Amino acid sequence: MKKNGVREIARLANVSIGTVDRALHGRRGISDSTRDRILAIAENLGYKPNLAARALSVQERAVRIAICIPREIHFYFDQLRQGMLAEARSFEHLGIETVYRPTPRLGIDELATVTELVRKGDINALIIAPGNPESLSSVIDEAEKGGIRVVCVDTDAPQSSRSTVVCVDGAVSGMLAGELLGRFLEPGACVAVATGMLAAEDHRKKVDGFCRTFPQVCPNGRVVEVIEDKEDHDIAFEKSFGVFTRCKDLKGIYVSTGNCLPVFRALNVCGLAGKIKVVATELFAEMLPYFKNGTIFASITGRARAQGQVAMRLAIDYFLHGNPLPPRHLLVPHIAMRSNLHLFPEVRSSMMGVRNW
Amino acid sequence: MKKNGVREIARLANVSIGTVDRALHGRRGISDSTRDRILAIAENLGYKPNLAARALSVQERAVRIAICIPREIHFYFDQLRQGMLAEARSFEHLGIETVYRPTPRLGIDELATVTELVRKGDINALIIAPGNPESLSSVIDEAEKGGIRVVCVDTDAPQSSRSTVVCVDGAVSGMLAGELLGRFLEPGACVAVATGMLAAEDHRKKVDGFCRTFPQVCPNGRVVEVIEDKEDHDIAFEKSFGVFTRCKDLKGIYVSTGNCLPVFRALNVCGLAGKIKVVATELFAEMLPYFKNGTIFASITGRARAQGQVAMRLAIDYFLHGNPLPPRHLLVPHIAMRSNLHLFPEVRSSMMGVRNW
DNA sequence: TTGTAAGCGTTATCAC
DNA sequence: GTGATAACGCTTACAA
Repeated sequence: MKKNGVREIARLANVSIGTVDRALHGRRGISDSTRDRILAIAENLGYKPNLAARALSVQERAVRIAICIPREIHFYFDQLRQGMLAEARSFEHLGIETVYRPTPRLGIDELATVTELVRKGDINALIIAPGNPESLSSVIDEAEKGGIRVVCVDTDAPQSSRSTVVCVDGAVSGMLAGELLGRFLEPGACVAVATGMLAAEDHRKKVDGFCRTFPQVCPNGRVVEVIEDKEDHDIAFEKSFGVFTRCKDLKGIYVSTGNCLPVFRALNVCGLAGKIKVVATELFAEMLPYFKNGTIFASITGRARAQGQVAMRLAIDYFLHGNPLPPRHLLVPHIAMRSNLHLFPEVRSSMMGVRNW
Repeated sequence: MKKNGVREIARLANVSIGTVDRALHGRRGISDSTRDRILAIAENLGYKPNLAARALSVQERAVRIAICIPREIHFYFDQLRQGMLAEARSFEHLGIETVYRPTPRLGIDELATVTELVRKGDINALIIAPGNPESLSSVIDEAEKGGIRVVCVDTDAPQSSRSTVVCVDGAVSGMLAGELLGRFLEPGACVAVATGMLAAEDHRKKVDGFCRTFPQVCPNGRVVEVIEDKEDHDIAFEKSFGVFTRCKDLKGIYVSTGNCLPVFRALNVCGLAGKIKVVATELFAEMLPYFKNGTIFASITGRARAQGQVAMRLAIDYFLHGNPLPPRHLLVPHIAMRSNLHLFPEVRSSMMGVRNW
């Protein structure tokens, strides 16, 4: 392999490498004629700069990307973190560094943690899953003003000036659930929705999307109850148990909260497993039995790992290649059903060796 | 930012950088004591080698990855290529080079093209969408024996010794279609399947997956016809028209071929649009009207772009980080329905400005 | 306008 | 065993 670098170009053009550099980078202080001549030679030679040498020479400062998401054992954020760190690792050769500053739980201590990260001023980007978007707005604005690109993940902070957000649109999840359940059920069917807390934007959007879509798909279909469990196991069980006993003609339910197990238990207790068709959200090992026994027909997942990966990648491509950050990046939610369950890493390990899938 | 490289370590250890190098790389010709001392200092200093400098020094040859897929305007391979090239571009800093050697059409000239690429011997990896897997087996084996990692994409070449394959399992697509249609229809429903050519493994797997799953999900459900259109528009129309007129109690159809439009036209002609429930495969702009008018209930897509991206990434991570190649990487197929249609790049541009989605 | 030379941090090749 | 010193290909002062 012959070497063709600035030196070779210089030799062929009978100039010095300094002149070649000026020509190649369109710097001033060079006559048009020599520049054109040099560029022609470079082109002709198929010159491609050695980027390792360039990196070494210009000594570009490492890009530091901070991650601030809940530490919660909750599998969701674990996946999110894994996606980010795995992606970052592939680019550490190029000077991508991560700073992992988890909060103890969603929303807890996040303002303090973020503020500290931003004020310290040694990071280039901040990826955050905001638990309380409103309370973070001002510090996010401060960060952006200070040149720190803020990437929201999972949840948006729409009032802030964050650079971008990577998420699954809750409305789409809800609409998909509505469309599926609407197709699964006969016209005129009554359904219910179980949610966490309607105060949370994502939960509200899911419920809204569902309630809007279901009647469109299922003629005369009606959403007769919205159960709000406040993320509490007991409330979830009691309220759903109440609905199942009260509402005798209930045909389906959209369980739009991760706190779904109590609802399924209530179904089992009422002997309605498989009778009332369930579309759920997210996916974790404990849900497997309910897929198996036919309680859950489908579940719409938020693709935490993919979200983390994309968020990190957007930040990296922004700094490394100057790719602009899109206002938002919406992922296509995945629909988990019995047929494709084995493809989801969230549950694959739990399915090992289990027959009859 | 303080500089801590081999030089700094050498200074602190009162040795030369040569000795530091010997210690760091476990080379021979150094006493245990000094090595340990140096390693301790390095550790303490949090020494991280500058990989740009290393690359420059060892002058590692660029990794060349060849891409051999059909050039076909067919949107699918376009997406596949885009995914690969976009991914490769992000790593060109690290010496990833691509060689794009398209074939005129699926299967056409591919043996010659691949053979030439392999014999030329200047590539490290080959990503290929095999049209005739069997005929390629020997040249793939030759490539692998010669140290070229072969990555199949979209379709496997199972008899060969290819390193890995990235694809959507046709069986899963078919099973998902069966599960969906089985849930959409009432017990005892009769359905049909339209496919391209059963000789193609992917098509066969889709049909098999569907036929196996549908009756499991839909009690007493039956697959009454399998239409094989040989990828021909007219055959597709005539055969499906025949089935629709002949089989009066047909309730659903799984159109498992990209050549789906003739089938939809036949449905329209028979006035059965929306009456016979359709699950399709893949997604392109011309299918939009059939989603809109309620002909297509869902379509299961092969995620060409994601496949290309993952295939390229696996190859890159193999060379750059020594990550082992998994025997295969199965992607979760996407299910396109009205609610999430706007998230698919394949059709988004065609939906611009169109109301009522 | 052009040329020269000194780095960037690592690896490799000598000589001691 | 160890220590100098020369690449690697590019950028960038500074000199001409």
